Amino acid sequence: MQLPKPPARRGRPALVDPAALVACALDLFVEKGYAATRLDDVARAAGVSKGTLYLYFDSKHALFAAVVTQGLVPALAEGEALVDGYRGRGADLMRELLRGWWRLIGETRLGGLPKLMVAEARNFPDIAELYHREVMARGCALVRRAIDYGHARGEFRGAGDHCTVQAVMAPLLLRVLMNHSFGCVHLGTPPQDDAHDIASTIDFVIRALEHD
Amino acid sequence: MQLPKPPARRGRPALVDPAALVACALDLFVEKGYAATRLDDVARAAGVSKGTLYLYFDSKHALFAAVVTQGLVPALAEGEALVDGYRGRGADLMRELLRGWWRLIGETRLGGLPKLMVAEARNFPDIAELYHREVMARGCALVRRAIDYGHARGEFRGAGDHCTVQAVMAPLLLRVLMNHSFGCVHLGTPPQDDAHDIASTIDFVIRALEHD
Amino acid sequence: MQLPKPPARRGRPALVDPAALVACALDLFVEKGYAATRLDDVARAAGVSKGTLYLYFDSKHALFAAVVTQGLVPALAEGEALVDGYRGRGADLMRELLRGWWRLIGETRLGGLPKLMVAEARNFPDIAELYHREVMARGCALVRRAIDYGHARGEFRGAGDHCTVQAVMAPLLLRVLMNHSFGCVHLGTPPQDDAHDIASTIDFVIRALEHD
Amino acid sequence: MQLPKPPARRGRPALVDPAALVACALDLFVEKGYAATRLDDVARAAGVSKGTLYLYFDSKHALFAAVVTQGLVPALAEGEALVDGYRGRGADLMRELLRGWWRLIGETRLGGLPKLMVAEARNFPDIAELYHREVMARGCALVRRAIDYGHARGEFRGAGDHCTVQAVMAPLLLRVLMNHSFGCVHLGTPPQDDAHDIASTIDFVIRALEHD
DNA sequence: TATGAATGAGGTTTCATTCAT
DNA sequence: AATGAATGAAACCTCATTCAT
Repeated sequence: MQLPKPPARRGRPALVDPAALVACALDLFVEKGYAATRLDDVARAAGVSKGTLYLYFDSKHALFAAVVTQGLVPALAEGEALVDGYRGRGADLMRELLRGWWRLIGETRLGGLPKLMVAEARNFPDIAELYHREVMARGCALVRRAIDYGHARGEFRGAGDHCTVQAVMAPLLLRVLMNHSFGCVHLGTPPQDDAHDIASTIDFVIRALEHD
Repeated sequence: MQLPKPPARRGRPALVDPAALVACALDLFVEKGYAATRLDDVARAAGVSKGTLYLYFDSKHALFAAVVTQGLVPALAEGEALVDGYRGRGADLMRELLRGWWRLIGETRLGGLPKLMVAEARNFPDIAELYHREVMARGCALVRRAIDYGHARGEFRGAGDHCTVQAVMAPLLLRVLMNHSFGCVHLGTPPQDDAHDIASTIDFVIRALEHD
Repeated sequence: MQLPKPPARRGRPALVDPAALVACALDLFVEKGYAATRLDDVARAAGVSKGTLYLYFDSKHALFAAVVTQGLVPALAEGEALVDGYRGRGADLMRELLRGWWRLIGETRLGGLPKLMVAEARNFPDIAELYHREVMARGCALVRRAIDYGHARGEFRGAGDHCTVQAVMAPLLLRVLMNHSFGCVHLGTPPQDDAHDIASTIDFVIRALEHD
Repeated sequence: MQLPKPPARRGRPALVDPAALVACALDLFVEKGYAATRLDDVARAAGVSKGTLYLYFDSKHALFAAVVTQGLVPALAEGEALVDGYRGRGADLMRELLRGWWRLIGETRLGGLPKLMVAEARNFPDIAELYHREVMARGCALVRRAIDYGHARGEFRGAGDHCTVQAVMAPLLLRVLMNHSFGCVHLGTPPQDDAHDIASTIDFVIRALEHD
């Protein structure tokens, strides 16, 4: 799926960058949810008029679809490249993989997408199906390959089944979900040290994978 | 916070159970999100008229608050009672605790609340603060006590810090989030066996806690 | 037109006084206007339940009609009796008449009725017609008789035509209209001395009637 | 307070005249009162959609405020100019002033405003305060100056005190109040000849002001 | 290309009215 | 006789979408 190109440009180049529209929409959809986000807000955040959005996207729904389809695929491709060529220890591969996920997704604006999809999947089955197929399934396969790699080398105690994959990803995913929901609320707790916590969490799951 | 209970009745006795209104609202808020849920839908689902909702709740926001404040406290109390009186092995306590969580929350309609709060926390900081304080904080404290219990008996390798607590709860929480979002979408995967998966997941996290 | 009697009382006397309901309704209609007055408010002010109002009045409209038809007729009758038997000076009769109007209407809750009718006449032509016929026409006739009386005695310069009647009543009527609208708003002016102003105003119009 | 005027326009030029919206709203508010006027009615009367009203006014209350703040100030300014430059007889000044009031306010749609304010002052204290300050106080001051002018020339018997001002304005004000309330009801009386009655009424009050 | 005025369906909320007790 | 729970039509207001410029 591609970003829409402005409907035929003769002469002057387009003044508006569709990717910037999508980025603004992502931020607002993540912050408020789909229904509570007004296209007015998206337009104002992007510095364009409301009508301009309709030059690039047929409807609010289409804008939402664009938000979901953009963004995560490059990160996945990078992860797949990492696993493809890996030759070292399984624990190191897993650590690289999870760190990379956090760096490319967890701590960027893309980290809002999981929250957005959790919130809206039931309202947009078509988009949910797309996200599941293109993002979640590929991400799970990637983690499974890393587990299998470590298992094949005798480092990890079992091959990658569905539950293990979930248990490996769950702490990081939950962390990013929280960061984009409760994390923005003042909760009376000291602000969390993401960098340290992520490292600890990765250690925890790798230890759980390894032989005793 | 209490369910509104009309104190004296001299006219027609009340035919409507406010708890049923809350239950219907919970289901619809979880399914569609707050903004996309119309009070018409809640009323129809509960078999009452739209105006009747306003006899029991001042506004849609108040209904939301009631949905969040009802429900999880009893389950938490049960968990706290379990840990209070426990005398056996730490692994067994942890297994009981997580199984109980799944039985009382994960597989009931209450399991929708975490999804609802992830989706709406930023739009309703007051309710998020309440949920965090009364539900999340108490739940985390409970898990931490169970970890500390096992650690004190020499079964678990470390005491309960924040990351460990999260890593223990994350797989189950993520599972229930998925069940209430993607789980309802046809995903081209075979339907998951909750009972088996939950058992496997619990085994995984307990193994991660135990000494080698 | 009569106050409705509670639908047949066998044994126990009615506990509710319909005239009290009408009085409460009058106050609220005058204060807020017909549309902005809720029957809930009327019921609460009268210390009865909303349903009880419907035992005595068929509808909000009927309650309004009762409010308008009650009250002014006795005051008019008193004024008519005054003029009927009068034997003294015309100026004194006029002074008595206007003072009596102020005492019985202007400074009692009945003084709200003119404001209410000015506000609602166009929305309730039937009630307006009633008010016009039973109250305004009779009141004007009364003032005209007093003017004619003074004219016949050679005190007043002309007989009572429509414009003169209006000019005589207008200052007092306007005063009571203001008392029930702006008079209740804090206007940055010192509170007015009704007693003194009314006397001055009456003097002014009597002087205007008299020969030079 | 100004009519909202969009400053720059790059898209479709505005087709709607906000002053026309205010005029329609005035007519309907006067006819039915604030609460009984639906914004639907205002929109239909102005030939626009309901949503369009909200492009120009934030709320029904804001529309009401615009109705009150527009309109009477120009007429007042004209009256003030008249008194400022007057050199002739006091009776003639007063006659000009009252005739002008009737021509500019009494017999135009602006004549509805006094009725509207009488009806709604208690429901909208902020707007009532504004009307009192900007319209009533200035109008009273104007009449007082005219009385004082005649008094200084030895024509009128007294200087302008509050009661005299009220007595002068009351007949005309009451007339316009009646025209906008009962005047529209079929009252079984022959239609009144405004022009003749106004002249008679003005003569009456001027005679009352003059020395014997 | 980009704008922003205009629309109207649909949401939350209110309240006159009914009726079983 | 009196109550107050329940109703549903209708009000205010929002916002995705359209379109003339």
